[in-house]
Amino acid sequence: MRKARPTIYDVARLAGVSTATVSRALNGTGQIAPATRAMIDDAVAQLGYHPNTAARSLVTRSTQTIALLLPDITNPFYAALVSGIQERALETGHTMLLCTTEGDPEREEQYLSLLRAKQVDGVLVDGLVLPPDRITRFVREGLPIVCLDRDIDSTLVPLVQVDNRLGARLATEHLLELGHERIGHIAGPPDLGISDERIEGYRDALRAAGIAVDPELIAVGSFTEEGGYEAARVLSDKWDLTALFAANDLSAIGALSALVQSGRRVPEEVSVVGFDDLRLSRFTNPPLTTVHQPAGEIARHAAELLLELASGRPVERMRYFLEPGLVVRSSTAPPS
Amino acid sequence: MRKARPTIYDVARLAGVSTATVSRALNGTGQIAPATRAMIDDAVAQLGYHPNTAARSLVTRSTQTIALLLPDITNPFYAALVSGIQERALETGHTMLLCTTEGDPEREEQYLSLLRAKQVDGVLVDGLVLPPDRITRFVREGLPIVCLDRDIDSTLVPLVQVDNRLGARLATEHLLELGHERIGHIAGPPDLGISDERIEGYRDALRAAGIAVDPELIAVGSFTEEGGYEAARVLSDKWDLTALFAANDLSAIGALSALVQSGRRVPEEVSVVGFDDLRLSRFTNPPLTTVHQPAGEIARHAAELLLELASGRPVERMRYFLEPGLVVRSSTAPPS
DNA sequence: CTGTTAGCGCGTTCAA
DNA sequence: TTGAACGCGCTAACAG
Repeated sequence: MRKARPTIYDVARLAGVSTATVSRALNGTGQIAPATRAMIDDAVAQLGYHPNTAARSLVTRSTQTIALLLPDITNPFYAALVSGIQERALETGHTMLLCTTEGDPEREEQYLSLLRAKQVDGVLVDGLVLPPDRITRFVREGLPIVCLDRDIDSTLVPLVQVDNRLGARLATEHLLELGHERIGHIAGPPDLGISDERIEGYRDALRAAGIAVDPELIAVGSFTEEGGYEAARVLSDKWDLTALFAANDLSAIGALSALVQSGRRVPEEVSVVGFDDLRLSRFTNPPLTTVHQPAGEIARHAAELLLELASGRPVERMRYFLEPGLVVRSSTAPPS
Repeated sequence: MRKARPTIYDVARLAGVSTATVSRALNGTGQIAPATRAMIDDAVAQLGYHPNTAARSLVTRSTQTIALLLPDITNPFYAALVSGIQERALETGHTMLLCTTEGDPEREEQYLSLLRAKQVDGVLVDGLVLPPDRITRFVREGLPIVCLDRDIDSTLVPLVQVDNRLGARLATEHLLELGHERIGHIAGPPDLGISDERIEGYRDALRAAGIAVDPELIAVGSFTEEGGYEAARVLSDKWDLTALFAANDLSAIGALSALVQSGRRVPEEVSVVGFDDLRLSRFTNPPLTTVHQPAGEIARHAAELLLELASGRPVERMRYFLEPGLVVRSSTAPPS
């Protein structure tokens, strides 16, 4: 049987003071006589007392909880974000709810609604496909939200992301500089803004090099290994293609696999570039050339902003654009 | 300005009934006249009312929240667990706190303490290194806990895991059957029970085949790509080694990378087997032979047990041992 | 079927 | 520096 937990009242009685005094002692509010404090500490220890946060939340209106809402935690990039957020959150005693949506807009809204009911202090969203106005509605109702990788309405909801277009351009330029001219692109899911931004960066680079953009060379992936694998299969039928830029590392890994399995050597016959710079990407065969995203920095900035918002402090800057950087490893080489 | 949220009292007034009736209507408790229910629904919709879960938790003593405590979410195996848990949790309106410990026992205990204060309905723990009695203490205090991959005290805390020893034996036997005799092992962190279990399975197989276990052939990894990479470097100095069994897929991937980079061909010169069967492992070069763990099943069982425990229902079975299975792909072959 | 009345455990006035 | 009293928003008896 679980015995009833001691309450602040039990502590007060044992220490011979009022609950108000105990509360103050526990929260460091107001002045407490050293002797009283000692009595209280004793009582707390003796009883094994721990404040009930539900009761506390009811009066303070803060749950010391934030939420992270994203499509899929099995994508290591998202997982990397978690660490940074967690770290920052823990500093202020915040705890983190993780909610995965599988890219389903209804589930996104359902979760947002649930999170509001739970009175979470705020939510970090990434990769949502829900229409902007369905999101800002929650903000207007008082639920602080910070966006990653998608500009909803940055006067209202802060935004943190890398410059995706620039990153994609860097990747493509790298391929161009090596001498490639027929460069395929494995795009992300069509309903995600970052997919478009990365396509645009790819186009920018090609155009700047005076190369016509051939829509045939763009295949739709899904940001997964499987998607990259399939897309690479489709694209590699076009034998004049000598390089591939995948919109994220997971698809690049899938592409690597497809290419090698169909007997094409990387990078000798086909070069591959990814996007994300997962920890994993240093260990592929061959090690993957990719565009680095500072996941830790993104996470910390976002968490910082959210906590700022949640505490009612004014947010000095609503948008953070971090810079991506090309990391050259061994999956790229001049065409043969 | 965030306007004050409507309370159950506002709804009651607008609908012209008492708060008790509103509460009943909202929770489906007791019988409500259709007409009254309609009035209430109207009022709720008109006000945009959402119950305050903190207040509800205070009286029901249930937060509809569970927690998952593990070392590192960037390990895709753990990430895969999350999906299964989430899915099961959402069915009953439960939400999931994610807490990562980085393998630090102090942080583990700190989190457990925080979670208890938060009145979570229960916690799922995996990969903890905290001594058993420090964990059972929380259980005795009324915090339901379910363990994954580590038997703390299975009369008190349910356990769900694959048979690690068997899995490791299967992997090693596969190598043995291919004709390998000098088989290295990349172990997991020394303070984790599953590391030992997998080492034992490896030893079992060798002994059964009449091969002496050479401690020199066991290197300590860390369940990460980096750890696998380093360990493989060390082991591959022993040139008579023709096969490697890594205690998880991430280290196997690191090993693959180290091997190929030092010019050894896989599987022609060295065979590699992993453990976990990550989604990713189908896409390595070469595709990884590994031991399958049913992550989804593990997750669902564990979540089920926890929810059972949390609701006070009796748990019929305290231990679930799931069966691992060998998945042969292309990273293993007979020695040359 | 519905209303009245108590709390759930805590922070926070306002006095003392 | 401390205590009494109130209320946060909701559910759960107990009457009716």
